[in-house]
Amino acid sequence: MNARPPVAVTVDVVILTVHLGRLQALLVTRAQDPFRDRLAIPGGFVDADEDLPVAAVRELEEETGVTGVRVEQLRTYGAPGRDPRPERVVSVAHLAVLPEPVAVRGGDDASYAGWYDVAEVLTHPERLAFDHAEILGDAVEEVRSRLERTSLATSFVGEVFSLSELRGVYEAVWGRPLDPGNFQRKVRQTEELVVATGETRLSPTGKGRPAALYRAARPGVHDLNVPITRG
Amino acid sequence: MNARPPVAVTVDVVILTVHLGRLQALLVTRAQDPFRDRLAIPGGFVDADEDLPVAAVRELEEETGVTGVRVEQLRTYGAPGRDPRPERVVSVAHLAVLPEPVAVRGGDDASYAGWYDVAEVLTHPERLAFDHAEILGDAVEEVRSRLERTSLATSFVGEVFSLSELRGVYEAVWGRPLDPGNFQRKVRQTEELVVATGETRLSPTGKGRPAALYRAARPGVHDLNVPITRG
DNA sequence: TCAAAAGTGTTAATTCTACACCCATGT
DNA sequence: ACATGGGTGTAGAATTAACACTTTTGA
Repeated sequence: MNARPPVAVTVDVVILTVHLGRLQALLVTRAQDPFRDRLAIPGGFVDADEDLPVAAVRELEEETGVTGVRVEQLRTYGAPGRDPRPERVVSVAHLAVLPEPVAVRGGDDASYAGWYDVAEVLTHPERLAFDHAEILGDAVEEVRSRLERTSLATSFVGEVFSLSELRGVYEAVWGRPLDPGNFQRKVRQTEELVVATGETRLSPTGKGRPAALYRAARPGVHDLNVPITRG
Repeated sequence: MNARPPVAVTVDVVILTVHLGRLQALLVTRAQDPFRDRLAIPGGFVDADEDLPVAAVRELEEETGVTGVRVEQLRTYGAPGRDPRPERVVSVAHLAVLPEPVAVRGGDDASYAGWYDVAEVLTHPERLAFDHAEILGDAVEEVRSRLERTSLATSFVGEVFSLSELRGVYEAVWGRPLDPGNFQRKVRQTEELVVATGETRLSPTGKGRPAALYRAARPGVHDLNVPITRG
């Protein structure tokens, strides 16, 4: 066997939300070299004896103050040279989803933290540090796929939500409009996805018929890979 | 930030095949503590400056002599204490798929390497070392899911294959019989999955009408996540 | 000619899609 | 009343699922 090379393990957290019909990501502007002034996905080193999702949640809290969100592993990036510094860095990318953009502040490594339109950032991949354009692109692809297989969509909305809000998530992530009527039926026929609260709420514009409100059928579940039955 | 704790990064390779209608995994029997005499998923440390999939392919070759197979990342296991030894071990699990069980030999850490029925092993998880029962279970779940979304099934069969062979893969992984006629149409209607060679071959039993032979539509592709269009 | 496996045809059930239409609210 | 967004009905298209049936081979 070979000698174990020194390796640093980090967690990167792709934090997504949908705002004004667009998929947004929380990115930091790096305050130091390498890649000073470039955008980066928040992340940091895993502590000793700290589990990976715990580290991801801690980083998320440190960056945004947000607690109680679902964090799920995406994939791991370990190509040699992906970090130009001498030490090799293997990064376990995670996904966190928020119902709305939260106020953010810069951290130690970051001069500024803010929300960016994902589609726009991905058309300028050179603005991202390291291999973070690849990670962000992969994350978006995964989210697109998980929307149709899991209950992930419900973590993009608040605790109670209307089906139009939920539809807006799918439309933003998939980038195409969905038929409101068909969406309504589909979601309600899907077991283990939403439960009606019995309440209604007027739309934010104040116009139109009030919408029935729902909750996620599995509120406490932190595992995004809850399969939703289909047929 | 915190001091980087020393962490070892390994790759584990879940090697699967279908034999006699059953999903099989290549496992080694550990020759040393911890978990001496228990079954384990082959794996080893990542070399310095070695990319993760390269390490997985190398480990696969060292264990089995097999080259040229598709290797795809599954997920990463990093819970503290998953390896009882003092050094923390983060394992990036990969998947490799072979068309048939190959002759195997033990390696440095293994007194014996052999093929095991996956369903049977998973009913006795205590026979597996570390968290390898979890890894193997997750891997099987992933394979089940990827069979319907990607062209993964074609890596379970040889370079040329009949559609019954391919159907046998689905039946073994999903654990239920599929209608031969419907399967035939479905596969051929799916773009980018198989192409006819024009040849035929008699079934192994020598009975029945010879089957038309096919090749995978994307032979050189090492990325399992080739989406197969549906509709 | 028979058994076996490959492959085709056919039909009913189900699911998807488009879109017409009704409902409940504020102005 | 009317504009607006929520929600239901419905009919045709597309897909799935079940299974009868034909084809091609070796014995």
